Amino acid sequence: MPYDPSAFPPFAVTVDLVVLTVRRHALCALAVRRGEPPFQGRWALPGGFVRADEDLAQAAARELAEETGLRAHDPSVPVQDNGAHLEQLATYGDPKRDPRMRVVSVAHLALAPDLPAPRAGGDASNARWAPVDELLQQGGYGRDGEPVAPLAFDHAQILADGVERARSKIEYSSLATAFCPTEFTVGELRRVYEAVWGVALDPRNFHRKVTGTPGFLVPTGGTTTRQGGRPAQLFRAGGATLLNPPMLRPEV
Amino acid sequence: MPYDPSAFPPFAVTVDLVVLTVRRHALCALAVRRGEPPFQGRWALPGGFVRADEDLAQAAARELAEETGLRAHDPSVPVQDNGAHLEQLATYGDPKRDPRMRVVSVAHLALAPDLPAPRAGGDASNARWAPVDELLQQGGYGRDGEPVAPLAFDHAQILADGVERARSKIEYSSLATAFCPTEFTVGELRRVYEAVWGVALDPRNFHRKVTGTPGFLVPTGGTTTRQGGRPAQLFRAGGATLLNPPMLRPEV
DNA sequence: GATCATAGTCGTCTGCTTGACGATAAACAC
DNA sequence: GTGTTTATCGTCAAGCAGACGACTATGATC
Repeated sequence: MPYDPSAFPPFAVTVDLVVLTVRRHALCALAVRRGEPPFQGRWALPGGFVRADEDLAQAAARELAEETGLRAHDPSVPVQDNGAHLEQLATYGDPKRDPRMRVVSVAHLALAPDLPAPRAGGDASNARWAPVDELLQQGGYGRDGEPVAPLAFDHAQILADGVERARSKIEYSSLATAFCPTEFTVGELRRVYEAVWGVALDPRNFHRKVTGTPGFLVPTGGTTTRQGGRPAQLFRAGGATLLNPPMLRPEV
Repeated sequence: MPYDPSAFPPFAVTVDLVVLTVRRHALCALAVRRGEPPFQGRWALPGGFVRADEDLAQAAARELAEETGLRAHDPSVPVQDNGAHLEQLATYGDPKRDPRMRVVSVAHLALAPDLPAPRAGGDASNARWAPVDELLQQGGYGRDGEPVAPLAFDHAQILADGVERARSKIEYSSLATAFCPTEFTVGELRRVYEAVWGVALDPRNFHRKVTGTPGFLVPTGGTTTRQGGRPAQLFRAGGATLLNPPMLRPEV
C-alpha cells in the first residue's frame, strides 16, 4: 500500500443530495433539470464537486444552501428552528456511473420541512419538488399524464437508498420532526409518518405513543386549529434523538 | 455545476477496512502496522487505493482478500459458508486527514468468524487481531503493559463508527451469525452478542428469543459438546436477514 | 341556534413479548 | 456417585401495542 503519488488514479469527488420533504401528504424529493450533457434535460439530484479545501459535510451543506437556502444543522444538535437535518448517506463509485470520467459521489440525505418553492440559480423551471414515487417509477407516466424519464446517472438508486434510510430512521429516532415546522401538532407529525411510510396510522395509538415517549415532544402551551376540527396542542421537538422503544411500522 | 474537467480538484480515493471478529470473548479488529511515514510503525486499519477500473465494493473485497484470504459475500445473499459479510460503512474526507494529499477514504465494515491468524504480505508481526477496546483507548496501556499509541490517521474514528454499526446492526438483523462458523450453537451465538455488546445475557431468554424467531436459525440435526456441558444443538443461519421484533440490547 | 363533519384526546381491553428466575437434562471430571 | 458446566423448558408478572369506544372542541351548514 505505498502512497506513491504516481501510483493512484485521480478521481473527481462530488456530493449529491437527497433532499426530502413532505408536501400535500406525499414524500417529495428535490430534483433539478440538467442543463448539459450527459442526460441533458433529464431530472437529477442536486449536487456538485467537492472543493479542494472542503470537508465532505461542508460541501453537502454548501450545496444544500445553494439549492434551497436551508442551513444545515450540526448533526450533534437536536432538530431545532428551520434548519434541515443533514447526514451522510452512502458513496457511489461505479467506474461507469459517469460516462465522461471517474467520479465518486458521496451522497447525503437532507430532511426539510415543507418549503415555499425551490430555486436553482433563480430558474424555477429547473428545480422542483417531485413525489418520490413519481421520480422512482421507471418509464411510467406522471400524474399529469406525460411520460416520465428515469433520473440521470445512478440517481434513482441513490434516491431509493435515501428514501429507505429515511423510512427506517424515523422508526427509532425523532427525525420525523425534521419534516415539521418548529411548532407542530401531533396530527401533523402523524401525517409525516403516514406520508413517509405510505400507511395509515391510528390517531389514538399514535397520540399515546408520541406523547408517552419522554423527551420526544415538549408542549409549547399554544394551540392551533389550522387543520380544522378541535384545536390541537402545539409541540416542539424535545431533546431525545433516539426512540426507545421504537415507533413500529405496520407490517406490509 | 459544470463538469469542466479542469474545474475540479483531483482526489485520491482509498478503501479502509474495519474487519471485526470475536476471539476469546472479545470483539477484535484487524490492524496492520505501517511500514512507512506518515505514522510509520503505528497501527492502522488495512486499506489501499481504489483502482481505475474498480467499483468501491470490488476494491474493498480485494483488500479484504489480500489481508485475510476471506472471500466477501454478495450482500444480497444471506450469510453462508465461511465468507465474510462486507458492507460500506461511511466515507471520510477531511482535507487534512492525510498530511500528504487530499485522500477520500470509503470505509467498509467486514464481519468474519474467528480466523487462524492474520497475514499481511506474509509478515505476521505486521498484522494482528487486537481487541477494539485496546485499539480505541487513547494513550493508555495495553494488556501487556506497554503503552498504546492511537491508530494512524482518523482510523480510531473509523473503527469506532464501525464498531457502533456492528453493535446496532446485530440488534435488528441476523448479522451476528457472520461472526460464527457455518454451524454453531445457541450458546456460541449468545457469546457473540455478549462480546460485541460487552454485556451478559440470560441464556434462557436468549435461547427462547433466537429459536422462536422464524427463519433466524435452522437446526442441522447435529449436536456438539465442544463447549463442555450438555451437548447443544447445531444450527445454521436461516434465510431471515431482518429480526422482527429485534433483539433488545440491555439498558446501559 | 341546532346539527353535522372534522380532528383531537382520553380510556379500556386483550394479546404478545420481555425480563427474572426455577427446574430439569446431559455431558465431563473426580 | 458427586459436583460442575452448559443446554433447554417452563412459569409468572410487567409493559407495550393494536383495536376500538367515548368524549371534546372547533368550524360549516341548515
